[in-house]
Amino acid sequence: MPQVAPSARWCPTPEQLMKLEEMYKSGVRSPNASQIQQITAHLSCYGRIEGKNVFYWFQNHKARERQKLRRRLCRHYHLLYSSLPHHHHHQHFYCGLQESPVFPLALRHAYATTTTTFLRQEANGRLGMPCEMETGSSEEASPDATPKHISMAAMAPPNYYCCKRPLKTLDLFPTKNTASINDEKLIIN
Amino acid sequence: MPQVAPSARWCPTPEQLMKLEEMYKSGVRSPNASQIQQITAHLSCYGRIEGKNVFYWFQNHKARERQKLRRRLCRHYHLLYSSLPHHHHHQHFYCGLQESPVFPLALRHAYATTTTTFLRQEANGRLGMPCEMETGSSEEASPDATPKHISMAAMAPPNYYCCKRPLKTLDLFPTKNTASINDEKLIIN
DNA sequence: GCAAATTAATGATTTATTCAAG
DNA sequence: CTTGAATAAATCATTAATTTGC
Repeated sequence: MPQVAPSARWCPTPEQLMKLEEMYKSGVRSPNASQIQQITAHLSCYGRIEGKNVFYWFQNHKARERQKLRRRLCRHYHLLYSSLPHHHHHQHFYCGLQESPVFPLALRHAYATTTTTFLRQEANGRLGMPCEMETGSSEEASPDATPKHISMAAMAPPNYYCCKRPLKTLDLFPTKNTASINDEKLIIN
Repeated sequence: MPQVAPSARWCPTPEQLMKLEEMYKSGVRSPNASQIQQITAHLSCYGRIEGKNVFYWFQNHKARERQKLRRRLCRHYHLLYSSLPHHHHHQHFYCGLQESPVFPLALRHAYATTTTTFLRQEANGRLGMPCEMETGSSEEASPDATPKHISMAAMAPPNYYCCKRPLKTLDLFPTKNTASINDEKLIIN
């Protein structure tokens, strides 16, 4: 009973969250494997964290920011629209706004820009999945620390390089989103 | 000149393809990390292959089989429908069939069943991503064998356990798709 | 026959959607 | 209601089939 079951899913500490948001604001969007490793290593100072958490966090955050923007645009448009006279109003509230037969082209463009292509063009080359498969013996270690359904050991906690060493900070925290995400320049070990 | 640039992307050999299709027919759909490792090890006998190739192959194959089925259903339905008298025909050919205002409920169900939920419910628990992140020093080995944009070393070729050892076959080639995909019963090393 | 041009398949990524813990 | 986690759908990009004109 004294044992508080360590929640199955990652709960970012305030510090971790702050750092992540900071990075996001700096332009980091889809960090690649080694960037993720670095970030994970950094953030593991503040509490339990694995690579996959970082990976998912950026993925979700990106998607949800886009979604928020979309909704704002949508609301804005509908306010605008419903305030216009001389138009019969449609029955549905087009939540998939793009489908709305009257969605103005201008906004349509803005929409598209902020959604689909948002990240697509951001980097010159592609960014890879942040997964690296561990080839070796499946370490049975910490059987309940690892979510039972997953074997993304990929994203195993960085026991190896955890804050014992200053860890170079540069490049991971670019000042602007033009930061070269080309990677493989960042060697970790 | 003699050097034929080794194509950037994986081109499955006939044997590999055969084996993969065999597994698929046996019910394998979304193998998890260790299953992928095993499969990869097996198939590497027949030529270059990495875990990510296996992962993608199953993902794509599953999706495209579903798609084929969907199209068949769609065609079937439209044939049926257009053969019916006493209905005015619609202008568009609803390729997104689900939207068709006259798509029969029965078929709609079949459709949904074969698509969305196809795999979702297949296993009791979730299946994880087949990625395991390699924590160690980024092995710069074979710089041109790895596609430049990706760092899914995850899915690096299984140099370690390649056919030198018989490799247990069981469980990976289940006789029917009821095969427990729960994993973690299959230890590789 | 044989390349250049087109088209079809399919490997690889990204985005959207969904599930479910808290 | 928010958000971590996972899956499926859509899309991009390259390779293989194939068609075509010579």
